[in-house]
Amino acid sequence: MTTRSKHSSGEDRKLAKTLKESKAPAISRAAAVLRLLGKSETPLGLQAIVRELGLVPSTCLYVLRALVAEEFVAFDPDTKRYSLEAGVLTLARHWLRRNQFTDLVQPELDRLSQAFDVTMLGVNIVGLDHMIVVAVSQSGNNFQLSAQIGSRFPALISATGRCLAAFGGYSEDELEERFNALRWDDPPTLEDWKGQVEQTRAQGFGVDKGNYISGVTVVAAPVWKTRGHPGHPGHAVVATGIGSAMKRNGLPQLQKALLSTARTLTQQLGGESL
Amino acid sequence: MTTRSKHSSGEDRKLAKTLKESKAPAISRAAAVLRLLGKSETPLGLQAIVRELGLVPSTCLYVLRALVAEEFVAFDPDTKRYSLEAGVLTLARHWLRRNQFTDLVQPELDRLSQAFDVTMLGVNIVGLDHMIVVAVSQSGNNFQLSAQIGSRFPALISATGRCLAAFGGYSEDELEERFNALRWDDPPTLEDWKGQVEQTRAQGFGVDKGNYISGVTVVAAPVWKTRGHPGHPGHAVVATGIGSAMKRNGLPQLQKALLSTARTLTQQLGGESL
DNA sequence: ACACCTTATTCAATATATAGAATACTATTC
DNA sequence: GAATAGTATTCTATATATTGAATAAGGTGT
Repeated sequence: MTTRSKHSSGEDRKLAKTLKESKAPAISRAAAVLRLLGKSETPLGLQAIVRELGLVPSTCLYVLRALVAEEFVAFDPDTKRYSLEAGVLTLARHWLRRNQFTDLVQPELDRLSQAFDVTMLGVNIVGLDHMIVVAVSQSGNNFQLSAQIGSRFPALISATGRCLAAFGGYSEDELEERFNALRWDDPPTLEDWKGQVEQTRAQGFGVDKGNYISGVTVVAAPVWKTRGHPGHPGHAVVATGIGSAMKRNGLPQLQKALLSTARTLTQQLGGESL
Repeated sequence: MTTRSKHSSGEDRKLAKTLKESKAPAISRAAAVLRLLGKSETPLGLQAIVRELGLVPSTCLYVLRALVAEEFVAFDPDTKRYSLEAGVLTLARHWLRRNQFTDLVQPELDRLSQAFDVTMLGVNIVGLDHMIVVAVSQSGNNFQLSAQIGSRFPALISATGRCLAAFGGYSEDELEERFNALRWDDPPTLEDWKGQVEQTRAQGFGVDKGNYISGVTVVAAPVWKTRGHPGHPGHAVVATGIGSAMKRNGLPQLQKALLSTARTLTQQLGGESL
């Protein structure tokens, strides 16, 4: 690469790094294109994609053609614009069919969101990178806290992040590096955060009081997929709501209920796999 | 490729062809792997994937590692098995957000499934290859006809296929070749089918009386996304139900309602894009 | 505990996917 | 309507992704 891109958008920095390491760079490019098309409000032309991701036009064109052939991307020959195609639904359907966690959490989320008037989430923890919301239940009374199935968050953020830091078995250094990359509404200091992680380890669940989103309290409890709890927790059950309202409705009770639900789920998942 | 695979499963034939043509074969491989993992009831090891798809182990390993890095595939280090990861949900969510057809059809599907006691589908027609179910409404009274969001079908099958054949503007030869590859419960002859396609063109909707699935009648009407109807229809509204029951409940009325709904949707979609 | 078989992973040679320039096409401005 | 600017696409040399063999790791049965 001779000429440095004008505005290396952070995203394309990460992409560039992945490309060098990988033995299948076309796949990283394809993933980047798919995510970009997902984010975009409108269909995009080749040039727009190239600019945003810092790719070579010809290469990008081949990637797009392959994705069109695989029915993951739709191409409008008139406007020469690309967008996501319905093919991505097929993969999601298959994932949902095979996933026992979603089936098991859903009724629990419904129960808890009703009982405590909060928004409940079930999330998959993919690794140190991201967690993904896989199930949602809204209480209906409170106004809609925007969190949809499929949403991705940085793994160490908010209450769930404290759980992962506490139980993931990662090194201090690694956690610190990742912590520094996080974006919060009201960031805790590293010291504060480490204390909260320690507390999470002690009490078995994590709490975020307005750090991630001002005024919003988040409580999360980890769920493992194997009985002996090796490695990091694979899932979490999460409750979110307006801080003041949650205090009124009994935060301690909610925390207890959440913890008990998470433990039950861990048992159910673990039993399945033995 | 020196040694011919023992059981070239038809799927891997198609894959092999795509690989030769494409300038980004890694993407075709990745797509094949994702679809295989989707179909599979259990997580798969490298060897199993290699065998099924006719790939080279080392290459396949690199593909899998890239897909794991992109969070589309989950890897269990203990069992060394691969499965779909929740990341695929994220793409599906984005597709659903941006898609106006799904939003527009859903209430119509609900209305019609109630009124006629049938299972209603909204489908995307990707091209001559596949159509994909993107919205469903069950009447609840009849037993569940299995059709889920994300399901893929060959584009020319059943009633929707007759619509595509009638209005897609494809050549006789191309249609005939594709027709011969279709699998029906009770296949029509090519002559019969051509007649039915002709009729579909005349009346504006297609009907399948037990050809695709014995005893099940399917009615489909095409929906275009542009006002002037160039190219092939992008979507269809589909009604399915037990043949005898549909006759009892008034097939002509259903056909009329379906056609009118499809026309309204075409107008709404067309108006949007002008 | 050993040998055997299966499966995963690394490694080095080469076929080829990729980058960059050249070309064709489309839209816009004067 | 010609000229211009922007975009998509083709073309070709070369860096590298892919291959097939070699190695390592894991599991199974005796």
